[in-house]
Amino acid sequence: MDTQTEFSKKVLALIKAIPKGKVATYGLIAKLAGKPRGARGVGWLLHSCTKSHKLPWQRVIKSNGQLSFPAFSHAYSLQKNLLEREGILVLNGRVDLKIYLWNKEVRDPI
DNA sequence: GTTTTGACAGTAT
DNA sequence: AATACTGCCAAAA
Repeated sequence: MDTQTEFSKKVLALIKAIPKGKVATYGLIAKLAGKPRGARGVGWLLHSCTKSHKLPWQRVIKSNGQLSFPAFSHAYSLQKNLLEREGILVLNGRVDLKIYLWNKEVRDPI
């Protein structure tokens, strides 16, 4: 499996499976990947994979609904821009998880 | 081979 | 309710 473990591939697959206009949280992805407490691993993989692959890391935010970076960071502006471009409205660095949080059931119609 | 870091979450106080 | 600490996984140095 190359250098990537199943967890890595699963996380990457889940992230790549996030529909446009939706966002996922680290905990959610980690949980779906089989590591309910592996949120950090998810974030790390995200960063690592982003450098080698085009990954919608912007759709991955904290469980609190906030972006992963402070509003001062350049990456924050970029992410916010990308999210708004996806149709997601980012207010005060926060996204309405009640609206934009990706539900696994959305792609799995019963 | 070991240690440190890295874009968090959950639980406890 | 808010804050702090701990726990977790993986990759790079």
